[in-house]
Amino acid sequence: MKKGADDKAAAPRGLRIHQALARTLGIAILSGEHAPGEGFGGEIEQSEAFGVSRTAYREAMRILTAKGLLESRPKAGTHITPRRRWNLLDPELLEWMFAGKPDEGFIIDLFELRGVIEPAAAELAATRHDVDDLARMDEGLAGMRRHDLSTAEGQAADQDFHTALLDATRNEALVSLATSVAAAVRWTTRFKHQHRKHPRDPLPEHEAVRDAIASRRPEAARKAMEELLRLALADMPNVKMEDYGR
Amino acid sequence: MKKGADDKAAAPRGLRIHQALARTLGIAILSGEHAPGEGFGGEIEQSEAFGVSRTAYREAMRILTAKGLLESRPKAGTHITPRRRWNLLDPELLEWMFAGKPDEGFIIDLFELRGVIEPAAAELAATRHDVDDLARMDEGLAGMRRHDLSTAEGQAADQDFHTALLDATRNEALVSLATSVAAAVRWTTRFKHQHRKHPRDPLPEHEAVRDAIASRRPEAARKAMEELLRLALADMPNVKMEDYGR
DNA sequence: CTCTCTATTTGTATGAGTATATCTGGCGGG
DNA sequence: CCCGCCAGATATACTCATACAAATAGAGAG
Repeated sequence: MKKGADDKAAAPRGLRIHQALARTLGIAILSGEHAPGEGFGGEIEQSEAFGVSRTAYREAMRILTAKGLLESRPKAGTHITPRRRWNLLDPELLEWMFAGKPDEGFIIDLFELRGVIEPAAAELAATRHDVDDLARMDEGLAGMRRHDLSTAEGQAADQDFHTALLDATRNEALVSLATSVAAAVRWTTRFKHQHRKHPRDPLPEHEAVRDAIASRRPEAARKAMEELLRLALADMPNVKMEDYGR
Repeated sequence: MKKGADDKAAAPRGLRIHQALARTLGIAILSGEHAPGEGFGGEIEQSEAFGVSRTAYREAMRILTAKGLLESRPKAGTHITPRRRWNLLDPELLEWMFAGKPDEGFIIDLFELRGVIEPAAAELAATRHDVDDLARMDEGLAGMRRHDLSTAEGQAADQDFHTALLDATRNEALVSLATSVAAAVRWTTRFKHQHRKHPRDPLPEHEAVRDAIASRRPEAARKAMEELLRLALADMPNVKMEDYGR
């Protein structure tokens, strides 16, 4: 690790020191720069190496520990936990993951998980939604008609649609999970719309999902959502369908 | 500070102060004792109220913030975030949830989520497992034959089986999620085996899942797992099937 | 192999000082 | 007279340095 008190690994400006440090170290851990089980160095040593106080360093440790990346005991020191114990679905962790070098395999895993969650969500939404949910979904669709998915407004509208759909499931656990995953997946789609000009018009499949839900046909809603995800995946530049099937 | 007023922090003795305090406050927040958006009091005020140093109190704040329960800014103070931003699938959060007053509705949500995840996992495992995965699953089953589910060994064997199954999906995100949810759900089943004598022998449905996976029949594996979960749910004392269907 | 003892590391406490966002009030324009 | 904008005051979290306490892994005696 680089020495010198002035390195302060470049982090977003608005963040406090402990947040920025946690982010920096978190990205390093997620990128696999340290082997699991490997020691992390003493507090005094590390805090001095990063040019921060021991207090700030310790608060960063608390954050990373809370997310399952580290564990520390007196005399034993601080160690990186086995990958299995990491909270991979933590939104912040996902953000760090994509800020570093996104692991291709994990992105595929996320898509696959989304492929499990969202069709089931559509199915549930079809039976449980009320008029208000439907109105919110329509609002999102209207936004998608006005703005392209390459614009910020278009992406927000898309997100509104999916959020409304999830809320209609009346399942808090599902909502919590899906928002994390969807946000992460959407982060990857940024590249898609930045690099390619026009993948395809995503409206038809969205409307198919909406109609199936509106008419309260669970099985049709599931199928429509599966189709939507299949098409979205097909547009991804770097992910190949063969990989998806493994 | 004054040790006479060690009132609220009645937490497990093995934990450090910041952990215990985070747990105590986390349980309070999850129980809905404070309204979202409500202020949380200043550091000096609160730390003195709990009879701990500001250092320990602040580290507790970092933990709760990392899990999405709080946010704090200078001058504005520390506030409870809207429930939507909480990281409900965090294992520690789930543990706190059941340590407090478990919300019946959320338990149902978890069951429902499990009902979405595990059948899909079984389906994937059926196509991707190798001989080693199968050996581990059989090992778990053997343990379940030797020990009853009311014993610690029996529960461990059951967990081994499900863990092996999940690993066979080759999907890290799925593993991370399912272990949290399954652990939480299993936590609720403790009551079942403590209070009732003998619900039923869970082996047949487990073996059905194993056989479907072993013979690489994804759809059969999914069906078998759905049946397993249906039976497990039926054994629950406090959860009624009608609630599940809503 | 078990027990004890110690030395290392994290954990806790305290006080001083900094940074930043909110709030207040004044100023100028409408 | 009212409204919007800007600058300073102010409350609050944030950072730092230092000292001491607690716990435990590991060495060493028995």
